Amino acid sequence: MGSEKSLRSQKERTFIEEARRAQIVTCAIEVISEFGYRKASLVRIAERAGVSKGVILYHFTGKGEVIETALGQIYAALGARFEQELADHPDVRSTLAAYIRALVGYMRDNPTHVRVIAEAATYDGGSAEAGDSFDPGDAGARWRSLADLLRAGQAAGEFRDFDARVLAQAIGGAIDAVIAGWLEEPDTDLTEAGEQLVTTFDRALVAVPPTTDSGSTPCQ
Amino acid sequence: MGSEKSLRSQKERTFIEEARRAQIVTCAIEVISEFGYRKASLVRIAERAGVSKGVILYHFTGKGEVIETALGQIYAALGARFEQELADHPDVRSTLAAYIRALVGYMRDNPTHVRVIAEAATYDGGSAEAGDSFDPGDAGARWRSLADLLRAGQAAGEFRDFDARVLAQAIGGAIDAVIAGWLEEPDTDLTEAGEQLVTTFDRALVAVPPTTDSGSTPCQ
Amino acid sequence: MGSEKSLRSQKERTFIEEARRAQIVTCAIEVISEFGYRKASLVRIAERAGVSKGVILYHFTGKGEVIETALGQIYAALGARFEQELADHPDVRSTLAAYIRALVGYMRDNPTHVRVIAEAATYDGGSAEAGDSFDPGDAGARWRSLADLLRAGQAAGEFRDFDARVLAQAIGGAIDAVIAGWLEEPDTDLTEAGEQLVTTFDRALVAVPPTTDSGSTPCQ
Amino acid sequence: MGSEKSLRSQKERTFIEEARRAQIVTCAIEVISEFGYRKASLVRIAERAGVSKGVILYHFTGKGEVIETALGQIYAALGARFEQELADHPDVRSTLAAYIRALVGYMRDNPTHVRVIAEAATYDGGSAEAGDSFDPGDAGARWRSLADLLRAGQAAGEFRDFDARVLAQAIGGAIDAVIAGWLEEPDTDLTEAGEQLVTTFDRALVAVPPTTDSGSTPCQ
DNA sequence: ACCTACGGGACTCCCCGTTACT
DNA sequence: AGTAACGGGGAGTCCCGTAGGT
Repeated sequence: MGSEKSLRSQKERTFIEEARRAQIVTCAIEVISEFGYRKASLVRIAERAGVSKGVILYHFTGKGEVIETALGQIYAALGARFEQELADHPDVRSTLAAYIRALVGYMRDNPTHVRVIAEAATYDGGSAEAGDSFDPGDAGARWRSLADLLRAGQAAGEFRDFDARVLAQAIGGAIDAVIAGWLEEPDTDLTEAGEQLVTTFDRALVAVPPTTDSGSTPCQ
Repeated sequence: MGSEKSLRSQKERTFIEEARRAQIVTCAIEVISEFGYRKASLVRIAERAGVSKGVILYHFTGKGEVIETALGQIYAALGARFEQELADHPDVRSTLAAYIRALVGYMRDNPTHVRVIAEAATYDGGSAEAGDSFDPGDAGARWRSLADLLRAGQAAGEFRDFDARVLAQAIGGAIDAVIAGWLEEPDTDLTEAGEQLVTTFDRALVAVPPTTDSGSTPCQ
Repeated sequence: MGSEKSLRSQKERTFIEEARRAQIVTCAIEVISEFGYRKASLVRIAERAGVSKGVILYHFTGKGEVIETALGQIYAALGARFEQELADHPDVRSTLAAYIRALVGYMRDNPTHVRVIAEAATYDGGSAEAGDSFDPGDAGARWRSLADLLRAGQAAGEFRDFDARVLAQAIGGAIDAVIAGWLEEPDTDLTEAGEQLVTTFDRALVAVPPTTDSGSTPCQ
Repeated sequence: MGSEKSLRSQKERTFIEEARRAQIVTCAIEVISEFGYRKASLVRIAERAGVSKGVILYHFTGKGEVIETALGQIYAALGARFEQELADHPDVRSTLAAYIRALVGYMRDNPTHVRVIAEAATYDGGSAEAGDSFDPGDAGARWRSLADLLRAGQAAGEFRDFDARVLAQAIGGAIDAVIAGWLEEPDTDLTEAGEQLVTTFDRALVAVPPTTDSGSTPCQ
């Protein structure tokens, strides 16, 4: 009864609506980046956007959708960057290097996204029955594609034998930690730190220890 | 009047007071572990302890001190374990392996502490003017001792040249991520995953690529 | 400029405007009937009408006018039915029976109007300063015509002596309650229940107890 | 998990808590009586009670419990009055008269309770999933005891044949309407109006039409 | 004539920290 | 030492009415 109208979601959004949604999501990311999820209230986001609190709830069904949209946008942008930078690599080894460089580079270019991603895992939403909660997405999915890449490297004989799932988690966590460290001391050279990671995991994963040309970082 | 109390001196706590503090802190850790920081309210912690909420605020100045104390206790226990397990190793290489094993082992033995540590980084407290906020401690301090260890290994010629700070962050982050993954899928073998990390970082850091006895995991 | 509009004159409404008003009022009645006054928001009414919320506020000054108009329409329809069914009765006694039958019949034929009327008495509007409030009309007016009828019966010697105002309220309340009971259990026979009311109040009001043909329900 | 503590409800309330609950409930009744359910917000009730809004939510789980408790208290008081005044009547006929007199008398003595009862039926609560809702109780239960009384009268041969359920609704509705009319014009004599109802329904229900001594109101 | 977009207000609920009492 | 009671503030949600643009 009356539910035939509630299906109007995802249908052709107005131009200005899309703009407002983008603006609100951007402001939400900024606020979360500055204050963290805990203090990222609707009023603060609205203040940042220079609009009323009601505007947010006009364009979104609730706080949950705002955050979900923000996360989705970030992941989409990140995925696009991956798709762009991970193509056309001769071997898995250099693809892994590109993966690390892409992730580090994205965070360097979008520092406000870092904290949002970092806290997304721990954020629990307000309560299950209230509307604050949001679905943080399948956290495991984040490293799944990386694990697939690692397994491909193993199949190709480039990588030694290891548990791809564990190594994917480890590589991801290592990158995250380095980025987090950079956030706390922004004067450090994140790009150089990324190269350290590239070298580290190249050494850690390649099948045969490089004999003659040892230590050669995989060129891009 | 009573100015000796206003100094908030840590000395001279009653025996029973110390017991209460320990009990409350333990319950706080449990509650945070189960519900996360967001839903870890004072009433919930008090309920878990079987006491009234006022008891907590009698023994602690506020919620912040409870969490700070909890974190301090966890880090103290972790440090004690390190001190115990990192002693008497012939070389830095095996000390690093012991470090990883100790950290993984601690989390395996104290799974309730994991989430507390994980969320401690992101937690921002409730509000600046209220007393909910707490100092999450110098997050950098966590990896400083590890960085020192790595530098010692470099000085001894065991490890290759790299940025010890970055690698310390990376190793720490990798361990955290693997532990977090284990929390989400508790059926996986955390100990085996720890060994994967040991092998990985041993390969990644040792100065000369192992020639004859390659791949030998450093014995404990 | 445009002062002839500011008089809010009821005259000269466009044809299409009148159609829109009727449609909106009908939808408002439906929504109130389904969800009650509390949840009968403008958006819900607009959704039901398949239009935007702004349309309602374009044709009406506010929510209050919508509900007032709805009530007015219902009372008008009810009055028309009375006028039709109460005419040409030989005595007041049968007119009262017709009154009860008309009221019961109207509600049976327009069940959506029932709840609107029922809640209209209690509904207080949203807030005094906002425009949600509406004048539920002179509630006393509802039974005034019935009281007049009763007094006419007394003057004609058909009815015994009683307080016509009180009895009018009682009869009206009794009918309302029976209808409300039917709403909760729609399987019951409302027409039969109406006959029960006719018999009851005929017995209760007639001047002399019918001697020969006692108990005869007044024929229509 | 942790639910073993939540069973602490209904357990030995403090004296002062019981007093506060009573005070809050009384104020809630007053506010509802004055402003209606719609405008009976927690802040208004708290203001009336001279306390903070948090106090209400300390003693009650939510607005729903406040209103439920208020209704329960009113019905309990009403039931007590019935129990007191309906005892020791020789026949059902006089018991019915006492019923009407008791209900009318209660409302005369507790005019603030009238609107609360009246609106309780229509009040829908805020929403089913939000916490505003409350259980208005079995509305049908209100007239069930009266229907039983009527049936007893039929079984005893005192009352004529009719549908007891319908008549119970009618009598209840008639009383309500008369009381509501009195609320709008408080100068009228409610007690006298009650007597009119007594006479009316006595005439309407008694089995044999009074022949010689017609019109004799059933003595108390 | 119609609609999108928006502002502001109200309401319920939750939580922290203080106070008075025991 | 401990608790009950209370105050204040904040968050998320909903809704009404208006302004500006078709």
